[in-house]
Amino acid sequence: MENRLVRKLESHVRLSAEDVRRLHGLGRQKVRRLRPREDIIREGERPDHAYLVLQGWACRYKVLEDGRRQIIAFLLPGDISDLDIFLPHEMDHSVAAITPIICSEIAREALDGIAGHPRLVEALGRDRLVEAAIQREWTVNLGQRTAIERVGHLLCELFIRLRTIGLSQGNRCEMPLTQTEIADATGLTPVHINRTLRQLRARNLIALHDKELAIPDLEQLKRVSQFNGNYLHLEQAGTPVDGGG
Amino acid sequence: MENRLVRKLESHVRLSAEDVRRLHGLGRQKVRRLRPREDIIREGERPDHAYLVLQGWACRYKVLEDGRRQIIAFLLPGDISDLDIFLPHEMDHSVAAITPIICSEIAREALDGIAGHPRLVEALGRDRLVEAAIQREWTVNLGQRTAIERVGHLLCELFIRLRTIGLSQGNRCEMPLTQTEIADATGLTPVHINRTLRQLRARNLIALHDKELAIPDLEQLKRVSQFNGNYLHLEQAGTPVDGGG
DNA sequence: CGTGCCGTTGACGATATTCAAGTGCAGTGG
DNA sequence: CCACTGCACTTGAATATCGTCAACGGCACG
Repeated sequence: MENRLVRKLESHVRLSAEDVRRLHGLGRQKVRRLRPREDIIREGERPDHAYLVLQGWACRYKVLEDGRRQIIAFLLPGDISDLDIFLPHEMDHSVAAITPIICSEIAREALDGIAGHPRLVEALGRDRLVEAAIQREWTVNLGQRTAIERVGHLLCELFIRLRTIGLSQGNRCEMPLTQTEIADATGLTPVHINRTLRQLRARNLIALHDKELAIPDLEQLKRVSQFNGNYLHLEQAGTPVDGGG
Repeated sequence: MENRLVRKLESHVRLSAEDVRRLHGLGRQKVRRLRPREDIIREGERPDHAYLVLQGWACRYKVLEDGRRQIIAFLLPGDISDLDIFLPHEMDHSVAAITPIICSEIAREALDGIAGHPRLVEALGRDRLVEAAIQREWTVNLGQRTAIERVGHLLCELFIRLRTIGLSQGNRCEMPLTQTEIADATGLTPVHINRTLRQLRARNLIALHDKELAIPDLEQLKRVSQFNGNYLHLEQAGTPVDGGG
């Protein structure tokens, strides 16, 4: 659903019908499907396409020589992997599917059509700002927060990002990550994630089973996790409505 | 010295004399001087200038409610703080001087003059790619590396960045950071930084006193720190010559 | 009906934090 | 000139947090 992208961008800038049409065009490029754990791009490659995630979750990651792995970012539906193909360069990290993925390979030429549309340029620019802000916030998360705060913070972020693109239902959302993946994203071990999740559950801050997350009291989870959502630069126009889907 | 910026950009793209002239112009805007610990921009503000660091070191940082502080990035001479002023937005973090700073306030209009120069646009675009890559690498550093690796990795990065802009002398460079600042950047405590530096010294991986760092064997320090410099996207054209400092 | 992955739990150990005290040095003011 | 203050750095001892090792159950998949 390329309208996840539309929805995300509209949280920054109001788009015209023409803009929206053009964005839909991005989702109708060469479509690729990947299975969980499959790499979309590998470190060292020189991609000449950007990738728009249509369905499913992916992640950026890096692996150290001895096998330690860090997940650097999560890509949700509507996220675009590598808009910088205008500047050919080697990937310094890899991108892999977490769930089954449907994505659209966006050629350089397809992006040229956007350059003449200031609103779209602005919207994509703002999206990039948010992406950078998220990366900075992860730096803070890994550097300063305790295990509970880290996991709570990550879940807050993911929930709010999903809500923004209409993929939440009330206080619940999909959560396809394994504990090992949460561990790789938070710089903790799977064993410790398991115990941390147990604590969060015991304190009634989250309910998480069968790949589904419920947050009984988001404000409380934010408080416990020292979560301040300003970095997501969302309009303060109140809580978005459910997406029903 | 605005030629630090020129030097950095030329590590990505060969610039014309005209390009260089335009870059020098950026350093001749309204010049500001700040003392150590002084904030250049604060979280929540809406800057309408970008800042080019001419002399001295600065850092981006965020503070949690209970006072924990994370340094998110270091700004060295030639670094530009906030090129995104074309998209007005609230700062989600602060920027502060570490040493005495001289920087140039770059107004939006001054940047307009660059838009028509493709090489400059490309150079600045690549610089931004590197900035993002550094932020990702910090994520890996904080998430996966041990104390020794983290500190070693940070010192490798800073040394190489300084060397790129001609601020190294042989295997030595300035290192104005206090142990507390290194702690805030690596997510460790000052006490532990002290012990970690001692270990690095004992293993003859670094010499650090009086705000000066020497790295007897860079390759060895890289190995110990699991440092792979690809993310800095430097030309592989061999080791840059000394800048003479 | 194995095999592999995911989640769970216990026991133990390593790494890093906290608390506390003391040194040296630069800057300030009497 | 000398006391006084603040800050950076150093070190030791006790503690907390998180990691490692190991084992087991459930479940999906071939």
